[in-house]
Amino acid sequence: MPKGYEPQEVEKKWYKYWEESGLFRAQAPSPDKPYCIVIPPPNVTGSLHMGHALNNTLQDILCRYKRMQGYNVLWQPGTDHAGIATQNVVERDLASKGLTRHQVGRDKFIELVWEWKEKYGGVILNQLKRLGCSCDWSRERFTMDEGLSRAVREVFVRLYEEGLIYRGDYIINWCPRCRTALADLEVEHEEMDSHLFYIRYPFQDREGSLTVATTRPETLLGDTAVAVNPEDKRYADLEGAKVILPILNRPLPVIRDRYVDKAFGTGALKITPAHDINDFEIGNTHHLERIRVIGEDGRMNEFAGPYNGMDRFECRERILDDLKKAGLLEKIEPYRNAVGHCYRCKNMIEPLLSKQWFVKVAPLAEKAVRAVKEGQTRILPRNWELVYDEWMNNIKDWCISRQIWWGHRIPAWYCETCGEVLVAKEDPEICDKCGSKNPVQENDVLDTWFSSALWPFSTLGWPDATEELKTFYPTTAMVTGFDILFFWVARMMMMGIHFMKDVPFRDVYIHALVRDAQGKKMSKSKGNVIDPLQVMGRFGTDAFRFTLAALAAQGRDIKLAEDKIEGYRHFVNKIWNSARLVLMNLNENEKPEEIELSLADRWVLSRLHQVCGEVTNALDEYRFNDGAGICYQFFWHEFCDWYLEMSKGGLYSSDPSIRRTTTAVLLKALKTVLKLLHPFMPFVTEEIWQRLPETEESIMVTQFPEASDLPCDEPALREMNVIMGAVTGIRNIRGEMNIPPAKKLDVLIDSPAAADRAVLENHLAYIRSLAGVESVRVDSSIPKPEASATAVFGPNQVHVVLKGLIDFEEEKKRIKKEIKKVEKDYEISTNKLSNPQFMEKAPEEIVESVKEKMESMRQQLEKLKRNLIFFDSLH
RNA sequence: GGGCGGAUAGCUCAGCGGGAGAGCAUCGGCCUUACAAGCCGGGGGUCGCAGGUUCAAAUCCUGUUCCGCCUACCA
Repeated sequence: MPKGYEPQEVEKKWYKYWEESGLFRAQAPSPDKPYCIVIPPPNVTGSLHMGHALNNTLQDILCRYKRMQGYNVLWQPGTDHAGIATQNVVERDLASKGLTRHQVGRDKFIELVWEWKEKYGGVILNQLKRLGCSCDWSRERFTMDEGLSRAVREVFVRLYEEGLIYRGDYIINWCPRCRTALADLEVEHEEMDSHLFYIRYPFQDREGSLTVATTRPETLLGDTAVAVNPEDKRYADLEGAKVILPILNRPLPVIRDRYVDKAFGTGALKITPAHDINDFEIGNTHHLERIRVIGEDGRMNEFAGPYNGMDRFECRERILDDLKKAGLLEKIEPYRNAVGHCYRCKNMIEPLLSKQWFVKVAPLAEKAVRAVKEGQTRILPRNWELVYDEWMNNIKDWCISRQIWWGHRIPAWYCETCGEVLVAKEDPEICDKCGSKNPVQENDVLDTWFSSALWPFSTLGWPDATEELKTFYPTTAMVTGFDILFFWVARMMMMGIHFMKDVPFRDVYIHALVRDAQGKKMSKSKGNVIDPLQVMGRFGTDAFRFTLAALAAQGRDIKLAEDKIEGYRHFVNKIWNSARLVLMNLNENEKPEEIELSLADRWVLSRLHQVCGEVTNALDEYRFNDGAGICYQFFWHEFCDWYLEMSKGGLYSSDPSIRRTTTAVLLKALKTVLKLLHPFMPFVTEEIWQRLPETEESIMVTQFPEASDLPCDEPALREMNVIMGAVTGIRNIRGEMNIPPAKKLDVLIDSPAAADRAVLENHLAYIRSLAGVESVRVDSSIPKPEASATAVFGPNQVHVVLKGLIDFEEEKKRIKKEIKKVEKDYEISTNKLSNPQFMEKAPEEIVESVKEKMESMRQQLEKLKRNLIFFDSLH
């Protein structure tokens, strides 16, 4: 067995073995309890980043844990077709050959995207395998698969028939770069320094002008009114008045609408119904004309008069110039406002009047809110339920049509003869209404999130009534980041409830974001990304996974730095070496006969009993950091530091039956702790497992340890406490007196209670080996030797004989320090007990525990002080 | 504008009503035959600030400051 753990080969070997042995496969139907997680499908264009790594590590921990508990686990994998992103990639590819998608044509372009997908679409899935993900790859799905496309059509048609999908003219968010409409969610608002321009609109039939304030002067070309608040006394005489639109010299009515804020700007608002959502609504109530002056390419159009063909930003500058020349620009104020940008390409969004398809979400959202309120789905940590509620209750209709080619083409046809709109699951040959043979399909495709919203049931075979649906829906848990709570989780809730009549998952676990060491978001442009693949290459996958789990505290982002991963690599290596110790001492094949367990054996099994319970609780509650922390603490500082060290006596014993007993318990304990660690660290645990005797199967399919399988030996825990107290006390003295470990010590243990004395006397070997002691005597009331240092543990004290080694002043200092420490605590307890209100109001057990604590501190202080007096009397 | 989260040891963070914790870093002693990627020991904090509730507050409440995030149609 190599001295250090070498992850690379091991990882490849076992992953291949697990996959080929079908250990990731789920059964449908199955008599076992189901456990199902559908993966948040990564984009086909994606490659593994830290967010994926964390997200999938957590899912894999849950799946491996549940699988070991005997559940029929389905971790459903797949990828998302990622409409705009994928189209962009292939378009860039074309551009490098000097081509545009329009030149190759729609059908050919889609063919090219498919080719690209076949070639590169599996990259991220292979990277997930590298992470150790135990997905059932035989069930891999893609949102553009035949089956999932059928689900999309079914949903679209049914929602349309139910009146929940409609088509209409509204203000939508238009990205002039991507040349498509976007949903409100896909717009990122960013605070920017801009200006508030005060522009004079001269009155038509009187002197003077009305000044309006705007941040977007170029839209004035599309103004069809100016609005004031009906209660604004300044403008009370403007009833029926008209103003002249600058530059285009169009007369505009002055209208009154309560929407206008009297206090903002001049209290007069220019109304551009075709380019602003509020103006659009005001325009509706006042039946105003809608004039679109900016085209889909972001340039001014023919309604923009002299600015026709000009870019929207250039147009702004020119209009300001022209207004200034005409004396119509009153003033400019600096102003900060939030401006929408495309989440894909970061270009400025143009609110535009356009005919699009929408989902009427309010009725769907209502049920989705209720499902969470009633606890059919829990969102964890709970505070995200508030966020979810807030968003769902203020939800607006969802614009689902996109003017791109890659995606699910909307199943709507327009009859070229009579104009009828046909929405159908099967492509219609003839028009239902007029019978003509030329229905033409809608060009637009659906928002990618439309198909993602169906993912929890479409991947399981819906709309067919499959065994998978019966077995695994509703799924158990959804693990995801909060950044797609609205985009995805909320929409899955709505669709799941509507079409499956039940929520898509019982738990939604929202995890943190992975940031860099300074807490900044990782991004390519900042150059602060840590590449998970590189990390895995350098430190091993297990160290990486364990780091993520250990840092994944609920409600706080993860600040990741390489030195942390390095730290956990040391842990992996520690595990490796503990296994080496055990394996190097396994030269006897015989089974142990009648086993008499040592204290160390009894203790470690009892501690394992407790630890199993704690880890189980932690994982059941998605407290990954606690689970990892408990394993780390126990394995390193109890299993290795104490148990392995104590076992050495038995391992090197000349009595073969003691050796056999020791190795048997060592093996049992090691196997148990490996199983506990396996969900976190699948590779190293499997590698060690397979090297241990009597492990034919993979550790993956063994039973996760249960507390009830292990003894809880309270006396062992208590007795061990006494031994640890003695050893720690002696080590303390050694450390503080700077006595080298090679120097063997003589100690006298003064132990008043017979029970403790018996424990100590029966386990002198432990004290000898762990504390480096030569001779040791245990008795009641042993007088303190002249040259000695003393440590107090519980009611006992240990005198370390230090002939010629002791520095009396040093020892006095040490004792004084100790006295001070205890006295501080003692005082706090005294104060409590002398407080009548505490005695009266505090619960009985608290009062008791304070009394007990005080009594033990009193004994401790007494001894410490006696020791101090002893040294003083020497002079 | 509304909402959420954070502020605890030099750093990164647990703890969230009854004795201030971990990892890393630091200091001292050790190549003790699984591991120097290690072992043993030490030092280090009026738990952001100000009030309040309570017998008892890092923990609950109110206010406040500074960070971070989400959300929103005041042009």
